[in-house]
Amino acid sequence: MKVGAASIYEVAKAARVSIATVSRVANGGARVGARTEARVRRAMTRLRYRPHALARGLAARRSHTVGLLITDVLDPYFAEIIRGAQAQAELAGYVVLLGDASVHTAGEDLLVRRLLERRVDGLIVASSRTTDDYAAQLKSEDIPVVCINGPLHQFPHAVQVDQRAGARLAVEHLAKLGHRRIAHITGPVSVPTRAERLSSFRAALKEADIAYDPELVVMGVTTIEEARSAAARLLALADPPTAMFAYNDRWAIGCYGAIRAAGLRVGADISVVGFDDIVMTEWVDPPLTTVSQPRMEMGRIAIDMLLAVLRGDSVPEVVVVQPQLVVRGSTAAVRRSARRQRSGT
Amino acid sequence: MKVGAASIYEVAKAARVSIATVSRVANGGARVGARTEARVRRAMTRLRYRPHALARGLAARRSHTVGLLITDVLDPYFAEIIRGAQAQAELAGYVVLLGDASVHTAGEDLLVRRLLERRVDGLIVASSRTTDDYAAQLKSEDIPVVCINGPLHQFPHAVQVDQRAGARLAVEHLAKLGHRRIAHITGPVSVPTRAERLSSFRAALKEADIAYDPELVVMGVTTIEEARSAAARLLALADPPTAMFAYNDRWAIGCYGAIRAAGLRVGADISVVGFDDIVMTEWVDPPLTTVSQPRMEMGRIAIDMLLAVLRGDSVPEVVVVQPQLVVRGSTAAVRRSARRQRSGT
DNA sequence: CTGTTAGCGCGTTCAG
DNA sequence: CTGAACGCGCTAACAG
Repeated sequence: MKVGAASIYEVAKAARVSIATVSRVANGGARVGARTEARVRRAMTRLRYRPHALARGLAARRSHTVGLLITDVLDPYFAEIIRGAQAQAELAGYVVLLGDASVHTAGEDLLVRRLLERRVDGLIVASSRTTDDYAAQLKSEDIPVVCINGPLHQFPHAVQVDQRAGARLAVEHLAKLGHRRIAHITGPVSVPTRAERLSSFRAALKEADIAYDPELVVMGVTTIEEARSAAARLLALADPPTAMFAYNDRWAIGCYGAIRAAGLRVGADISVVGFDDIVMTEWVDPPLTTVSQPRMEMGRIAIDMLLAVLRGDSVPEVVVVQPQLVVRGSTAAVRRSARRQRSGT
Repeated sequence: MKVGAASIYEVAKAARVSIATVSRVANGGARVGARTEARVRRAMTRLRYRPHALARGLAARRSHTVGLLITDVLDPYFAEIIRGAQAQAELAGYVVLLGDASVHTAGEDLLVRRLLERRVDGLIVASSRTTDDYAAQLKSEDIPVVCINGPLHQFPHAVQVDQRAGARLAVEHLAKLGHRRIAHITGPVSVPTRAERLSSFRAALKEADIAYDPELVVMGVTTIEEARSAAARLLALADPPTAMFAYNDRWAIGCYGAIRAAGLRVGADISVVGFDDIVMTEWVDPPLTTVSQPRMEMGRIAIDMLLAVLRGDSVPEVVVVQPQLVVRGSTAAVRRSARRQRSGT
């Protein structure tokens, strides 16, 4: 019975046509007579024909596969991007191959190499770190690349969240609540996104007519634990912040611990704003106010751009998507007792 | 220059050997003269030769690809399984193709079909629901399958966490803290894991010499919100539970809201135990006490089993891994005021 | 509209 | 130890 192995030849024989005709109805491009097509289709279903993607890719010089480079599957930030990319790719008959940097102890280039061996037709770089390395490596291969939230000038195409708008959303929200001592907790600024968000933070402060105090900016955080201790340091300041704006939701949640440890309440006493809107922001207590980026949509768009490039269509260099402020329980009006000089705006 | 496209022919020509020889050194199987091998290797690196996985798969009738069926990438439960599987697969030169049921609106079989078209050498079914459908569909294809935490008898091979031990761990822990009114919140028992865990729960109660009260079991929960309202109903009981054991961490966290809404404290007033130990259990407040299953290792083991089957080795039908109780802040000794008749064991 | 044919890049006998 | 030749299943011209 040799189930699951029917080749195009067997279908052709069963339908009394040539393999070319079978190929035609399978791919739906060229015109085929209605009666013949029906015969072929019947044969295909009867034989449970399943086109051999490898053979197809080999012959067509197109694997219908795209690679998606991420930093870490365990980071919930990427899950939505993956989902969006997969969903959109599926619609076009493409498959997404995940390249997770964290599984490759053997160095970054092996990761890309594996994908390239698989002959991916294109690549999406969503990895937040090491994008520079990728950029260098990928530039020498002439393979289409779309970058998500990466360094604009390193890659020919990119989809980006509007960092500037995101920071403004956060700061404006806090300013409206009366906060004027707003801290920013971020990682090593070597990552382009961070530098951009930091400078956006400063710009937003300016727009809100709040003086920038470098003392309130903590850089170099890499883990939740570090975020926590950074927040603790901030709270121990002579003139501590009344609000904290973290680079991402995880670190924002890290701040929760420090705030509680200081005997304060998140929200009521110290406001906290995150960035990303990962799923667990709703589960923590209080639920985190955060700047939401439409990651699923970004994954979709990245695929669309990539496939357009593959098609040879003209594609914009960068697509900017807008973040959105999601107000939950971690922000509140500043307490009177904590309010300093310069009351009101 | 035609970079990134060096074929085996070009390498053969450059090394002045036949493609067969190149193939031999590339695959490392057959013996090749030391001098020739060196020449070939040199040519390979110089030409940046990258074996064409599709061609290789076509010729060898082995794609070196395995499919991993999951329910939802957004569910953090699967992230670790994915990671484990990918890491282990990588070691063997295999690639993991994700099959996410949630991206396929078009029905389950399309998901599997896609994977089969890709000619995956084997399949891992980690999807918690719809395993029955898969089982039926996959049985007719003769493709190796390993199941993770699924119905034992549906698939030839499986890796399972010891459900019995897990439930016992949770109940014993709570019993030791003095709890005797322990609720269980679970989903539709049509999912085999749930039925098993529920019966294990009952068995564990018995071992702890606690009477089983059907009133304290809520079935049919499917979302965090439903878990919350289920917990609310439990708390409104005439003789409410002092502890809750949830089918998974998400629903356990859902209970938090209901407990707070009732003016009670998680841990101090009502103990909560989850299952799985997903990443955010540490971020909630209080951090969740939970039964941890080694999902990354399970992913690894599943791959190992699958590859062993492919190799033709004999493989155990089922590998059972042990869960582990992780005590965090959501459990505490039962309050005196809440303690009922039958004090102590 | 349909069939023929030549590869796609590589694994694998089978000779030598 | 090495090379020649065939075929994996399919797409893409090119004829008809």
